[in-house]
Amino acid sequence: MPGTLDEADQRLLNELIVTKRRVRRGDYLVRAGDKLEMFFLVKAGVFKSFVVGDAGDTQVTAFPMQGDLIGFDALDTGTHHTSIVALEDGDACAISYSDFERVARSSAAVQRRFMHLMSHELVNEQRMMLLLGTMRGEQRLSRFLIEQSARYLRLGYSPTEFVLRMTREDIGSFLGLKLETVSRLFSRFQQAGLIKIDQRSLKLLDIEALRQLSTQ
Amino acid sequence: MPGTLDEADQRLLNELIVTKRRVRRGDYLVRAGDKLEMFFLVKAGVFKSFVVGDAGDTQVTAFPMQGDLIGFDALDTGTHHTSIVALEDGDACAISYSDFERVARSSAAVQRRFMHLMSHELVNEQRMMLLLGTMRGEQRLSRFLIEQSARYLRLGYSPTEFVLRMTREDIGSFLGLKLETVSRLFSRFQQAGLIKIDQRSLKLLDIEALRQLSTQ
DNA sequence: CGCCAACTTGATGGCTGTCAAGTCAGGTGG
DNA sequence: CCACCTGACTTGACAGCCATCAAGTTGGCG
Repeated sequence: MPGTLDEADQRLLNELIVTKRRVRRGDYLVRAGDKLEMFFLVKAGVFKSFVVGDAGDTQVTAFPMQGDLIGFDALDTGTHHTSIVALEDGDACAISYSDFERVARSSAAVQRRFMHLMSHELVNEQRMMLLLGTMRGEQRLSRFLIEQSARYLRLGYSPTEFVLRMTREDIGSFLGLKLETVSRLFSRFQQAGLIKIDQRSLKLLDIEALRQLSTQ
Repeated sequence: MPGTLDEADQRLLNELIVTKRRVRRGDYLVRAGDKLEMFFLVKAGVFKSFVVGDAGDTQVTAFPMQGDLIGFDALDTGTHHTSIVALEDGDACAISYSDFERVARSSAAVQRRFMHLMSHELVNEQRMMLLLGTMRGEQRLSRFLIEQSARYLRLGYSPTEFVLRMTREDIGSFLGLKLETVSRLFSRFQQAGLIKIDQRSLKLLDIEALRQLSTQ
């Protein structure tokens, strides 16, 4: 969902990369309120980014994974608005913000690429707003599954069989549902023969049906 | 909500402005699917930008008004993903995309400013996701009113008395509610003495109470 | 082996959507 | 200038989806 880089982009950014950071499950890459010092490019593992409202309620905004570049929201004020935590052990490359600024000044390609990535994220968030504002639970969850499938496919993994790295509560927060609703929907999908789910191991049995559900 | 420019920014962009365009209520600045040729800077009037899903349902994503720069979502693919329509007569400055690219290449200030504006929009959309994902009708509408108030204040208008330019349905779509729910909430707010509303003429009688409602 | 977080499933209630009817305001045409 | 018409709005009745509360199960980790 966040800006995703292809290989050419990653080469482009090679000179920006300062440190590779190994993270363990539960480690925070960024906490809301932190000063912008680094962007991060996810190399391995699945993360969760979320915002916290005045009332203390949280909304998961994305599940960044391999190839995703994160931290754009901090460009605005120089302060991060989202927190980013690792859902499993992984790696992330830190890109120094000041390095980025310096390189962007001289490289039109870098600035262009960053703007495109940000624009892409804008579009994604608009799609999320559509989901949250107009769809019902069934559609939301089926869209989520299809999207996860597409992401794993793009990374060269099986699009029909993968392990969810987030809890039901995380999924619920992402989709604007409660964890019980997510659990019930999974059960219903399984009963309908659309998926096979055991804890977090997931098989998509009928993607076409899921796709239809998601666009109804 | 979209990237908002202060006066210094606007001077910065002066050389980019190609044409000033007068629009009438109902005119489209942009239709989803259009090629990116122009950004628009709103000079007068209130607009509505929205996305349309596969199922045909629409989600209002913003109500751009004076000082707002719109069209960022098109940088990604070169194609607009949102449609933008005027809710009342107004003016918008068109900024040619190719001009922008040329100027951005030479002016670090311009590119920086654009990135900041996009980042700001990202943060706004994340806040919207929080609203749509976690809040109930009462909170959503009170937040909407407070935000409208703040925007009019920033433009030098009364923050407590203004005219809504959008229909109940538009508000509902923006907030993920149905128009009847919006109407009922307005009535309830009025009965509680928080607002005075007659058609689209609105007075905020107790902003503090509204603020509390929105953060509960 | 035991504990705890994660998950599932059931019962119940409430918020909001849906359907419906009626009012109101503004614009158009006669 | 007025009547009409249409879109916007309000309000009511009802239903359904999802949240909430609760209890029990499972699996992983120390």
